[in-house]
Amino acid sequence: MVVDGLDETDGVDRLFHALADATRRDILRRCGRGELSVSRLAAAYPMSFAAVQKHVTVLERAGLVGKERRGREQLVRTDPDALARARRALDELESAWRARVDRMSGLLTEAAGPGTPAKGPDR
Amino acid sequence: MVVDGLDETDGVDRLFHALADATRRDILRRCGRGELSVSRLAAAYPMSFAAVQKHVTVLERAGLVGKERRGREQLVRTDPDALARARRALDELESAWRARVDRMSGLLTEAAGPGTPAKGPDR
DNA sequence: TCCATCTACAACCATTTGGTTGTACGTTAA
DNA sequence: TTAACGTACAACCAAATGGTTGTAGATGGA
Repeated sequence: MVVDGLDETDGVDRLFHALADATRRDILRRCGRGELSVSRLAAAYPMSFAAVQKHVTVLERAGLVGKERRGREQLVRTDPDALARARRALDELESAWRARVDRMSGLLTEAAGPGTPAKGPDR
Repeated sequence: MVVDGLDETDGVDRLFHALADATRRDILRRCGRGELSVSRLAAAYPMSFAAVQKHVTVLERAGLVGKERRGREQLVRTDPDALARARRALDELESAWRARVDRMSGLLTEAAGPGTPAKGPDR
């Protein structure tokens, strides 16, 4: 690992990793308002309470949900900005990718020039 | 696992999982055009050729890149539509989530007839 | 032809994941 | 106070991940 270092890599890792599980995506869908407690959530899935708890923790560390205590229960709410952050990560990816395409097209177009267009490895 | 069944779960899983690694995201950034062979790519990372090969395989099974053989080398190109698919998955997630929020807000609104102006939405 | 290169893939290993059960603790209701 | 509920967390386990090395098959160039 540790290839990037430029963007907030770990955060993006956690974001996409959290999204890469159907149960966790379903939790996100359900928790628009902070109305669902962890145990209420857990009742909806064919797995133990502890397992759902872990999924919520993963979502929480990815910044996709927050928890708010109400009495003895813990209400889960998905962060409205979180998906926007994921979208931004995709945008960044796409724009970097597109820029590279353009740059390469440009290089190919003016390919005649001898002037070492190199020096543009990564980044 | 197997909670959804409604959307094309496995594909989305593979998509986000593929995106949840900095090296793989970097490969995506680089491979806008099909100009980079696997070994060329591998030279850019502090890991073995086989490791990079595996990353490319993960990206390929997620539909994020395609490979095209040219002579003895295999050129990698990111699929322009792939990120769009990821974006759509996010959209689906957000819309489902938002629908749920609206539905709940609706219920709350018509439940709070007389008093209880409370329900003070934080923030 | 022979050799270097590029790729594919198997075998192996350490760590992480996703699940389980069990225990402990705070809070609410009887 | 006591019992039930909701949560937190540790310990454990099987399977998947991310990495390694090694071997073998194609391809291209000398």
